[in-house]
Order: sequence, then C-alpha cells, then structure tokens
Amino acid sequence: MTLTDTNSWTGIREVLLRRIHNRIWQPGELIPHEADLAEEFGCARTTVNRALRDLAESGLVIRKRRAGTRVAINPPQRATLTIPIIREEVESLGRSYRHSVLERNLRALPPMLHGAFQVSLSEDVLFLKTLHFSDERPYAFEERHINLDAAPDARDLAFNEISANEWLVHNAPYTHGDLSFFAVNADETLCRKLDATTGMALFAMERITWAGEMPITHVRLIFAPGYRMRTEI
Amino acid sequence: MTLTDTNSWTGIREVLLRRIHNRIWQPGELIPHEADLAEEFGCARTTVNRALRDLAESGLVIRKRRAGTRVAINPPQRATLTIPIIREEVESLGRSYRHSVLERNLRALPPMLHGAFQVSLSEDVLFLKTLHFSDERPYAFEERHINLDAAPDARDLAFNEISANEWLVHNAPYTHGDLSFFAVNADETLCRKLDATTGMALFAMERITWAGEMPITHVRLIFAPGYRMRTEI
DNA sequence: TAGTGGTCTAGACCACCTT
DNA sequence: AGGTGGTCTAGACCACTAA
Repeated sequence: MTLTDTNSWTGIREVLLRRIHNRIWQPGELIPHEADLAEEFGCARTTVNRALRDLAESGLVIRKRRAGTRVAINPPQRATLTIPIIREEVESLGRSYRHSVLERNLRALPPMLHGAFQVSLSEDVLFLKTLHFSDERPYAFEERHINLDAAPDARDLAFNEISANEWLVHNAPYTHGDLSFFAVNADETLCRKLDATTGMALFAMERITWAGEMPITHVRLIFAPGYRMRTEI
Repeated sequence: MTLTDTNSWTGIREVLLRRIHNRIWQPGELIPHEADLAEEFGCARTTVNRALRDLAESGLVIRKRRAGTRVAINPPQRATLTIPIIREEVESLGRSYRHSVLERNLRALPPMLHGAFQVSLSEDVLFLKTLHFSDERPYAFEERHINLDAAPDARDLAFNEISANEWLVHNAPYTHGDLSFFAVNADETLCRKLDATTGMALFAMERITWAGEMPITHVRLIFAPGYRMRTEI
C-alpha cells in the first residue's frame, strides 16, 4: 500500500488514476463532481480541478460542462514528439555535428507547394539542399524552400555557418505548421549522399510552417538508414 | 490592432506570445516576475502563472525557481501525435473497417524482446499476426506479443470480433510505454499482404506498453504503401 | 539565504450545455 | 433552467536553487 498525499494535485491525480486503472470507475462511467471529490479529499475544488484537468489533457477522462466528467472509452494514445534542431539532436548523442550546403538558388515555387504557399506565387523562393553529418557520417538530407517575403534577410545568407533551420527558428518564428512522417525508397542520389543502397527504406519527415497567414518554409528531411524516431507514452 | 482580454489567462498568454514573437523579449532573456506581470495586467498572480505555465509546457519559455523565466533559445518543436485505434482511424475517414487474424499461437518470447519483457521469461507469450483492412483494401499489418501474465483472459480469445489492440485498451490498461517510428522495406510476405511491390518503403511503428513493472504487449505495425502520419504543430 | 516559481485555499461568478 | 466545469481573486505558505 503506497501512501499518497491527497492534498497535492499530483497525489489526487494518482488516486484518480488508480481508480480508473482498477476499474472502480468503468470506461464511459460518470465520476463524481469536483465538489464531491474535493470534499472527499478534504481539499479545495481548485486542486481537484487541476488533477482532473491533467487527466483530461492526457485523454483519460472527458469533461463537459453540465454533463460532468466521464472515463474515456477509448483513451487515445497521445505521444508528444520532440523534434529538435538536428545539431542539438546529434550533439546530445555526444557526436560532433557539421552540415554542408550542397545547393542554393532561387527558383519558382514547385507546383507541389502551391496549395500550401498560397501567398506570393509570383515570387521566387529560396531553395536549399543540405546534408547533415554526425561524426562525419551522413545523418540526414534536407531539401528546403524558404519564402523570402517571410524572411527577406535569408536572401543574403549562405547558411554555411548556421543551418537554415536554426536561423529560421531565431529569425522567423512560426505560429503553426503541418508535420508528417512517411517512408521513402532511396534513389541513386540519396544513396550517394546518405550511404544507403538503392531502394533502401528511409524515414522521412516533411514540415510546413506559417507565421499567421504567411508561409515561412517547407522542409523535407530524409534520414540515413536505421533512423528511428522514439518517444515515451 | 487586436484587442485582447488581459484578464483571462489565454488573453495574457497571447500578449506574452506576441512579445516573444516580436522580440520585445529576446531569446534567452529573462522576463519579468509573475508578480510584476500580474500588476501590469491588473490581475491575480495565479492568472499570470497559468499563462506562463502554458507557455512553458509548449517549450517557449523555461521556468526555474529562484532563477526566473527565460525565453527559450531554441524552442523545441513539440508535436502531439494522436495514435488512434486502427478501427477508429479507418472509420473516421469514412471507410469500412475489418480485420483478419492470420496467425495465433503460443510461443517463447523472442530474444529481441528479452530486454523489454524482463518478467516471466519462462512463460510463453501469445503471438498474433493480424491484417487490418480499410474498405477491403489492406491498411496495416500487425505482429503482436501479449504477456499472458498481464492479460490472462487473452489466452481464450480468438480476437476475431474485437481486435487485440482494442481489447487490450479496455482490459489491460497500460501506465506507460515506448513508441518508435521507422521505415522498412517490404519483403515478399509483406508484399502479398499489403499490396506492395518487393522492396517498397513502408512506414512502421513499434510500441511496447507496461502496467507498472509488468509488460503487457509488444506490437509492430507496418502500414500499406503511401501511409503518412500527420499532425499539426 | 533570499528570491522565484509552485501550489493550495475559500470563495465567487460565469459560460456552457444537457435535460 | 439548472447543474457542471472553467476561471479568477487575494492571500498564504512552501520548495527549490542560484548567487
């Protein structure tokens, strides 16, 4: 029997969690009101509220005004992925980081992105191909489009010192974005760059970010063979 | 100029966000104490605390007792992935769902999982191969190991009606787990099952869950060609 | 050791929604 | 229409930690 501090919101959360896990409160079932729980635990309603709010954020209970709080029927698995700047990811593994800009030019927006980049279609965008290294071994291959309306200063930068990713984070913060993950087969170009063999399955990520209505950048990252994205749930 | 209600914690959050985006507070810079901000906004410190706590959760500021609150230098991209039960994912796309159990037997725990499943090494585990369909087209191929110590009732279930995933969510809730994503090449078996061509890159997910110390299940899902996992940030 | 964020309280009002 | 969660207040004490 573990003692739990039922005056702290985390303690109360543990107790509630246990009741859900032990099926004292069945999936779909209505649980007592905040006021009742507060009385039971001898604490303020605010404290119970904090605990329940936390459970609701993780998807374990569903709260509705007037309808009360129910144990979720199919608690969705929510996983929080932290997508670091590649330099930090590499360095946090104790490896040395380096990147190399393979290509840099202005070009028309590729048709693929017309939907996302609805602004400034007539304007050229800055296109970059970059290879990221971990301990001098290829780590990821990056293709990026930068909207120069959103980041005019980028026009004069080579991105040899600081990576475009890092520069943009500091100089053109985004408000929201789309992110997707998928698998691609290595073509011959990728093979040479990433030390892969032709056709090998590679993990890829694509991201588009905006600042309000203004598109900032599109980036497609393809990781070297063996890459796994991990998280805890 | 947008008016913002600075008496609500969300309103205050917006104002603080704007100051960070507009670099009124530079990355790495210390921002005013909760008490000062509360005075500025004419609200209780609790309300400012709520706003700052939210910004800290999303990684935009870093809070430390005694040291104060700083704007994050490299705000990590945090993305919350919602990994639904496959049936719900398929049905939410307006497609019909069906699954088929291809194989079901007891076997010794594969060596690959010895590290994760430290309990009951002598015990056999239930092994399942399942194919999930969306509108009668293959959607994902699943290989699963179930620890019968954690879910004894699974021994007598065929999982033809309810999928193992769904059954486990209801009957053996987990407390935590590991999740990873990667890419695999389709081998000949996978090709036949998933309508892929040999060697095609497929998106894969692996998950191990525990209830406290007790491992519950290991599952490896390989999705049909073209699958993308998406989220917003 | 002093200053900062973290938390708790008791009370209040309100928005929302199910019945 | 009434009950529930959402939020705000003013004040207090505490835990942590940087200096």
